[in-house]
Amino acid sequence: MKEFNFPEIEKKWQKFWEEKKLFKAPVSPKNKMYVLGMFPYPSGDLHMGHARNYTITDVLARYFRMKGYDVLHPFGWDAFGLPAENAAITRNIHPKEWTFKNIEESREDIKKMGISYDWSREIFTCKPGYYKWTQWIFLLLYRKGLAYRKKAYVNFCPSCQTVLANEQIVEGRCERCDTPVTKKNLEQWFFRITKYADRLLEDMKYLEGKWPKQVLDMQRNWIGRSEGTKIIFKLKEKDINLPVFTTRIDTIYGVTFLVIAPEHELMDEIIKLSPERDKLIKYREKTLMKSEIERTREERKKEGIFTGLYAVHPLTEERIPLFTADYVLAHYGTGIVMGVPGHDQRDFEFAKMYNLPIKIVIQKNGEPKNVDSMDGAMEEYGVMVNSGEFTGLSSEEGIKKLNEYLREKNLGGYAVSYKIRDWLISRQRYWGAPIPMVHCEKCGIVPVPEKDLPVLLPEVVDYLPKGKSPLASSEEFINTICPECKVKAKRDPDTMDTFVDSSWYFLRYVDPQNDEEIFDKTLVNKWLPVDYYIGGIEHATGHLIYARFIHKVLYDEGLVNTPEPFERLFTQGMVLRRTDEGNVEMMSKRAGNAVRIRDFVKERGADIARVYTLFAGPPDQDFEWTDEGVKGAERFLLRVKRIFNENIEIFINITDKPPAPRTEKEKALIKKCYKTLKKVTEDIENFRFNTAVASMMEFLNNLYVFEDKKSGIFAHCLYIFIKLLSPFAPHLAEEIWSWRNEGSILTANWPSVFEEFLKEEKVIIPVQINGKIRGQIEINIDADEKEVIEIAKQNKNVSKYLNEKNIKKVHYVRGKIISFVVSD
RNA sequence: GCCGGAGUGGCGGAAUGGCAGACGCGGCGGAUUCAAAAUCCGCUGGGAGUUAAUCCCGUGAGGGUUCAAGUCCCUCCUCCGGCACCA
Repeated sequence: MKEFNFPEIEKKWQKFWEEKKLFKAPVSPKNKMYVLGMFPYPSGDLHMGHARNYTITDVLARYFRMKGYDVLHPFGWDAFGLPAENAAITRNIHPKEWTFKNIEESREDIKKMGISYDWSREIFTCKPGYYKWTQWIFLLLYRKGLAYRKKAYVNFCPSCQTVLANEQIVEGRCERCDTPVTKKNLEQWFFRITKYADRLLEDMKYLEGKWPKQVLDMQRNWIGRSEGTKIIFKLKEKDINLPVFTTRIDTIYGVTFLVIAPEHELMDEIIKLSPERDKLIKYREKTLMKSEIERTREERKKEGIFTGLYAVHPLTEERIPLFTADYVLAHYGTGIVMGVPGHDQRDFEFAKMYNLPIKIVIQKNGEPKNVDSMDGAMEEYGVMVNSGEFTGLSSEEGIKKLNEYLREKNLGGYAVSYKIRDWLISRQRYWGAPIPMVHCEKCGIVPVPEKDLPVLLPEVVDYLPKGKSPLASSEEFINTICPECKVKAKRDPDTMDTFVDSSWYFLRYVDPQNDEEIFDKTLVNKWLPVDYYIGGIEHATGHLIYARFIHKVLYDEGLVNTPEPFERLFTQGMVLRRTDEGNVEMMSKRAGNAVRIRDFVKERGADIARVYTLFAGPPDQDFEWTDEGVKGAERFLLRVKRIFNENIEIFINITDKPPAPRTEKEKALIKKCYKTLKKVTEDIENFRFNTAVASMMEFLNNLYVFEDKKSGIFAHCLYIFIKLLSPFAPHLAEEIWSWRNEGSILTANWPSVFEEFLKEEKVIIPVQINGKIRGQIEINIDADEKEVIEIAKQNKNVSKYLNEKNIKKVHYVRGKIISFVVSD
């Protein structure tokens, strides 16, 4: 008997692995496998919610290593970000210090889970050696015209005192602190992701079937490509173009008003021309004061103001009143919409409110709608009526013809609009990568030359948020010399959105120490794409779009040669747990329901946590952590321990060659063994860890009830079993394997399936009569239909239903089922 | 409103269109024990039937396709996620 407890052996083997550097990936792989979990923000205490993600990649990494792959399984820290600054403010500790303290603690926790990372490649986005290249990417985008500055109304969080990207707003509130977001008119840096919108959509063809459908759908929605028409109206009072985007150009003859967004860039001009100047200014101010939530809440009441100006209808030359209203979005389409109250519900509501005329120009089933009795717009496609020369065309034909017509007349034509907006990357915060730009009074905006990178973040700064960048008040930082004209100039005071940091880190892992270039191109192209990428679904429309975008920019630059960075994506579910109040919530420090890695590992062990996490349910679904569930996993591992302990001798003496089975029971056991091997293998590769564990449990149960414990077959089964278990419970497997004295189980081979043991000779199949199961028969697997029918007829219960009946049809599915259709 | 996903025992969950409920938890019975815990073995969807053979019912509801439906199709209900005045 070898006595040991889990926490003890876990420490021992973790030390062993680290000393022998068993997880180190080769610099240049022959047979590569890149397994990656999304790197975390180092927030301190790690719990089982975090552990789940790491365990999943670890099973894959360990499995593929045993399969003979060169596995890259790295880890790092998404270490820039707001929480560090907030901690700094509340606890008077430098963000850098706070961050690294957290990293130290978190790293210890992760090591305690026995995750097989190559720590020599650890990445910290907040270190100059890393952010130098984040800045380099910024310069690359600038050079390519993909980074630009513009003055715009941007989302602003009054609590975080910084601007936010679209993706960082959840239901009108700041993703971080839940404060309602307001607007500010500021000049900021943007990345031109909209230029890549079509490619981000188009290249999803490479991801189809390999990424969760849900993520692809979410990205498709987020990008929101919509085909339609641009049509130019002219202002009557002055030669100003009022471009409109519409998907329903077939309703063009039904336009009775135009509406422009209050914050539209043309509004300054319109206000100047308008007789209603004061009212307009006031309305615009009022709109901008409102938060996004207020603006959408007000039960979608369509309120607006007549500008006193008119536009000219490009086809009928009618006079069309121009309104401004906040239901029109400045950032979508052209920021101006044509009002067609007859055929658009929103326009209908607006028209009713301001008593504007309603025109019917589309008709269905030959019945013209009665305008006076309408209680809503008729939005369906139909036949165009009252539409000049286009009358009589179907909506589809009309759209086609009108697009051609408008193009010819230079009044617009076919156009595409997207929901996705350019990526606002400036942040008025301290703890981030400085934007490597210089503002010179003479030369304007000048990029920092590459040789001067990194633009270092100063250590001493008053980082209390004041609505402007903390860096602006750092004399040592902000004052510089213009790289062009060499006179005094100012640095850009903003730092980059942390999503920029995380949009390329997977490339840096390949060559993390490189100081000469962002990475060695040859090496990156050997390792990329990431074969398995695992993380939470919450990154579907943020990180995962940004990373795809930046990767494509690098692709266009010839730095990487795969169009997509992540071959296969898997989104794992959350770990929930009951709180003291009795609610089942996501595990978190704040909710007080976290099971901390360090506590659990100390008391029960990492292997138990790992097996439980994997067994509890499908890995893409949430699961509730319960003590009962833990017990199941613990019992399983204790049973493993015992069966090996009770059969040490036979286990350490068996070779990897399966002996020939002699008895029926041996035959059955060896079949079970290789069936389990096959199932576990397939399950790992398809993210079905729960059923993989279940099949191992089943196999173990078979081993327990198998009587002849001296049998060579039994011993061989133990040998296979422990290998199968090793990616799931690596410490226990390593301990048991060590009894055999043949080195680490990590270097042992994953067994191959001996198909000969899987062959069935006789099988038991059900017999169905008129759709109901009436008995079971044993047949030879090769038996033909005739034989099977004969055997079926001999079955007592079956014959009861077949005798004196007319067999109308027989369906025999080889080795599966036989089905009779009979009548009286 | 739009786009997804999911509804299966007391619970977590299994089932390439082919014997629904694998595996685990819980429960019941037995073994072990002075006793308990732990452990081991067996049973465990509901109903009828003798504790049998066997039969009936059963995967959110209702229809359909099929020899055969948890699985495919249609309609609907509920829950979850994402987007949301996107012109």
